[in-house]
Amino acid sequence: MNPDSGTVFRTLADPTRRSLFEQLCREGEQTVWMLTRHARISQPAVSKHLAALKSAGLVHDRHEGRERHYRAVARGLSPLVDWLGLYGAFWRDRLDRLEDLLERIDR
Amino acid sequence: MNPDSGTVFRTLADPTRRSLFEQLCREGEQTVWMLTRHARISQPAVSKHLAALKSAGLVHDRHEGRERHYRAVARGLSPLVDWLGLYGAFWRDRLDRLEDLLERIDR
DNA sequence: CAGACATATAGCCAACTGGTTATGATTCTA
DNA sequence: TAGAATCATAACCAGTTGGCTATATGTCTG
Repeated sequence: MNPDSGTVFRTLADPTRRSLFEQLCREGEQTVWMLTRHARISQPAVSKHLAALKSAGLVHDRHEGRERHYRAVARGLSPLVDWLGLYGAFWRDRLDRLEDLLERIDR
Repeated sequence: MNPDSGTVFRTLADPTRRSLFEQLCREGEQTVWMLTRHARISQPAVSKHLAALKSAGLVHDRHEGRERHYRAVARGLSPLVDWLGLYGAFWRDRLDRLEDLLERIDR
């Protein structure tokens, strides 16, 4: 259920998809039609990208009559933050050991 | 010179490349030969991925005789952190600390 | 109900990507 | 110096991807 960092990386790697996500972040909830107007691609292409973003947990959608409203899910980015934090932790360890060493040398 | 977030996303989207980067983070400096041993792909494939990581600013290389040593560049992740900072308020604190950490590591 | 509207799906295709083997360029060593 | 070792580059190929058009599905309106 919770997408892994790989999925999020792969999904955001495409500039068009990233652009759609960014617009949803800036402008809030938008219909497919509104998103299509700003993107320079066809409506089916927008729909496909939105489906990808959705399955990566980066957007949610809501039905309203014949329209479908999409909005960004900021928490969908957490796998990325976790991934960064994971490798931050490795570096943290190395850094801490280094600082330890320097401290002992100075004494 | 400073790669944009798009380049970093695209580069880390590939699982093999991400795996190489992760290993460099964990194990520190490594030769191509050492990296090839752990990866399940040919040496030329490893070299190609390393070239991609390098042009994305995620690794540096160093010559030593006929060997070439690669190491992760933590600061190469900054474009990612910057981009995340624009779209997530939740983890602002964590990102700030991470940014700090990245800066101090590569120094 | 007929037709316009909003969106998703299907099917197709060109371009990109990530892998391979073969080989070239250096550098070490016997 | 001959050959082995390390790595990068070249040439090629198969699978993926992102775009398109055509069409299906569902909803509103006259």
